[in-house]
Amino acid sequence: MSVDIELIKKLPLFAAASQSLLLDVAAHSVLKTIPEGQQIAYEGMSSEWFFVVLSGDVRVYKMNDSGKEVTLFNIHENQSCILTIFSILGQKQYPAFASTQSELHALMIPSVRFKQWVDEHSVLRDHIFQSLSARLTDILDTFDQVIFQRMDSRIARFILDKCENNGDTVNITHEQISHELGTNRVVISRILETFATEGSISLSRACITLNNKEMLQLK
Amino acid sequence: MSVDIELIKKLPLFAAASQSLLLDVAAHSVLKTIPEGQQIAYEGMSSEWFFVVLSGDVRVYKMNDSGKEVTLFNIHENQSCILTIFSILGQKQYPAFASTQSELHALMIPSVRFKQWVDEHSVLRDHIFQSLSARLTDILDTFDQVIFQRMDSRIARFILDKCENNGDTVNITHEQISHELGTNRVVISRILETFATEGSISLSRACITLNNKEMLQLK
DNA sequence: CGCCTTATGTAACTATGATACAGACACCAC
DNA sequence: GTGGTGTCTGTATCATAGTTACATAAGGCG
Repeated sequence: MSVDIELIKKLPLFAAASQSLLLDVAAHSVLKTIPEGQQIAYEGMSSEWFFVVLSGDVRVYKMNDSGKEVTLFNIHENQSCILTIFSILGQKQYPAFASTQSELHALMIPSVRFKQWVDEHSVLRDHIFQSLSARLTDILDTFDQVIFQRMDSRIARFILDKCENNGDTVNITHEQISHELGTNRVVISRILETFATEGSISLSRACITLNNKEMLQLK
Repeated sequence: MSVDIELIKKLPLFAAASQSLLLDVAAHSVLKTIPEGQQIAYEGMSSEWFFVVLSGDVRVYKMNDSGKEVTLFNIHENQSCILTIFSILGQKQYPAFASTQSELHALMIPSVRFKQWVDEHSVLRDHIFQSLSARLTDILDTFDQVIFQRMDSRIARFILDKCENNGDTVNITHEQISHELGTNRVVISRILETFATEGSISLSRACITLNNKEMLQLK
């Protein structure tokens, strides 16, 4: 019934872990698969599990009553959630929302065990502080963007980021972008249209094609 | 030359510390006084010292090239800075700016020692996680405000917060408020004027007087 | 008092946000 | 194919917020 120890050993978080810790983790954690588009955490929730993403992506975001959203950060392979860690170690409610962006495979650890292991193993702590501060940097980056950047340059950067991985086309609706950036769908449509008019991108239904990278980079 | 151990024992951070840790802290930390209005940290700085505020206030804020600012959180008596901790334990550059809001007395600990003590003493770690998550909550609160709240209600809340402590008058310029909230001075003046017109506050040079608390609370 | 600095007021313009509704597109059933 | 349905996008209009520039006022100080 226990999780394969080889799998655990491959996770950066446990790369430097002792054999006894590995055995402990294997014995007390579980693997879980969650389909795409599922909400896995909400504001005010208490965190019963710590998790490490094995594959898939999670989007962590703030949302208000009227449904307006902003993405705080995303969690990818081998990463875990800074807010969950805080929630567990600081004994607070989870302060945001989280949803799967694709099918998620995760290693789940009961928060009580996790808290105990963090306390006992400095190797674990080190790694956690590293990743915590990386995620905090993400949050502060988002903050920076929201406060200081114009919407057109934020959209430009968003498109360019998406194209880094996927080539020159991004399949996404204007509404999804508005949720990522914390604004209104109409604002996205409006600005994308100006980009299209000047020729830096082409638009079709739920699809943006990058025509002129340099032009967008100047935004 | 060493710091008074009684002073250290009174700090919540070290309240549950062992005698040997207290002696260590006393031997390796220093007391420092910094005048009001001094910048004590900047973006990109490496954190050589961890500090605990003994008295005074520190404002931690983001700022861009053109001088626009937003306050992330304030540090008061007995508190320390989440970003400094991250910076030290995660070995990253300090990601914001910080200035004294009043004369500051602080207990300063070299970051190398601090890192070592955190590693060795779970009592210290516990306390740090508690305070870290409290400060992170502050940051996320600020985020929430910026994203979801209208400027008039943010200003109303700001004034009400300030009046909590100081009675019914706040001595602050519109420009200072704009830096706290991350907006433009003109926007503050504009909205304060509407508040004054409807009678909830009175305005004079660098001074706001609260006339009708209930009216502001509805914003 | 007059001078200087700082704080506030005013105006005009742009950017962004909100709401409502119309049109277009993809998909499915028939 | 046709027509229906839901989703995505375009357009218009108005409210709020941000930016810049300049005018006026208030307080400190010689």
